[in-house]
Amino acid sequence: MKITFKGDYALKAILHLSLNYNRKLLTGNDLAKLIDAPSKFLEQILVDLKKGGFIESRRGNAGGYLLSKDPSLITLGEVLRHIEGPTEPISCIKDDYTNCVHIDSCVFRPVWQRVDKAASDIIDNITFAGLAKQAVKGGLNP
Amino acid sequence: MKITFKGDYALKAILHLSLNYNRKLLTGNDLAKLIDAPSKFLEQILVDLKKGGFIESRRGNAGGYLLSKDPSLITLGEVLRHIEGPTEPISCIKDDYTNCVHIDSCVFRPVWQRVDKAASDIIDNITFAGLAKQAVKGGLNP
DNA sequence: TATAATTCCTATATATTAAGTAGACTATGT
DNA sequence: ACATAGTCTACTTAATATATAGGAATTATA
Repeated sequence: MKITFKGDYALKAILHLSLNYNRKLLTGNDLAKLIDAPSKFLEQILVDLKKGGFIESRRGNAGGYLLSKDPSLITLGEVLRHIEGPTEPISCIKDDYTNCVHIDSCVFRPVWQRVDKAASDIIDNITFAGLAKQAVKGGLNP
Repeated sequence: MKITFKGDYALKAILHLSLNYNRKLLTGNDLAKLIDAPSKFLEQILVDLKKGGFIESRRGNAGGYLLSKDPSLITLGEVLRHIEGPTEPISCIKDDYTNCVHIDSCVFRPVWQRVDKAASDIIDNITFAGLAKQAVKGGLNP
């Protein structure tokens, strides 16, 4: 698993929208400042998050972004996979992979599968409700 | 953690050299055929593995490569880190990272640290002696 | 209804990395 | 000497990451 700036920004954006769930909208600029990201870059990521069904937007004056569902229903893994693609360390661990002749006897494949499962077990069991709670406890205001 | 072709080739090369430890040398071409890699690309990787102290070489006629230590003393993690660099999912989890203002209150950082530890716990506890044994059991001849 | 504040859309730029290719040079056993 | 290796340096090509730029469409509100 590799987290790029794009993924990092996406997760932080969702976190801040979680902190403001049912409170108020945040504009692209609001979010860009909060998470210290270039606003035009973040804009593209927000479009992507919208396509993924994680957020909604209101256009025009007084517009902005909001979560489209309760933070307790969004996991870190879901968001990360939507933005970054598959989290597996190498693509040969997929069931339908056919590009390797030695796949049946490969001793590495089971290792990568273990690594992938270990990571998934972590990120798929963390919700943004939990993260937001932690963030508040850590002193981050909505 | 992300494994590129380079890393994949490197691990497979070390595995085959493990299978032939104390038996015979393998040439670059031998290895390239065994692991289905472009030989000139593999060549560069072998130089890198040599610099890392994992393998030795004999030049000239009847030359080739061999492991420089017992396969039980080489872990998957060591080789992977030498070839691919750090395995952490994002660089901010390092102790000396200073590029992020919010690092102290960041709720994601501990997550990435958990993910990194989970992966390390796996790859740092697998030796090439173990892998070679498995490979033989799986039908792969030295 | 004009205006300012927003999101939405498309195109372009730049740097880095991945994954090789090519060719000449050096060493060595027979 | 010669065939068989490894060594070294440079170049190439494609993809990805990380943005920038500019304008079009939408909307609340004065």
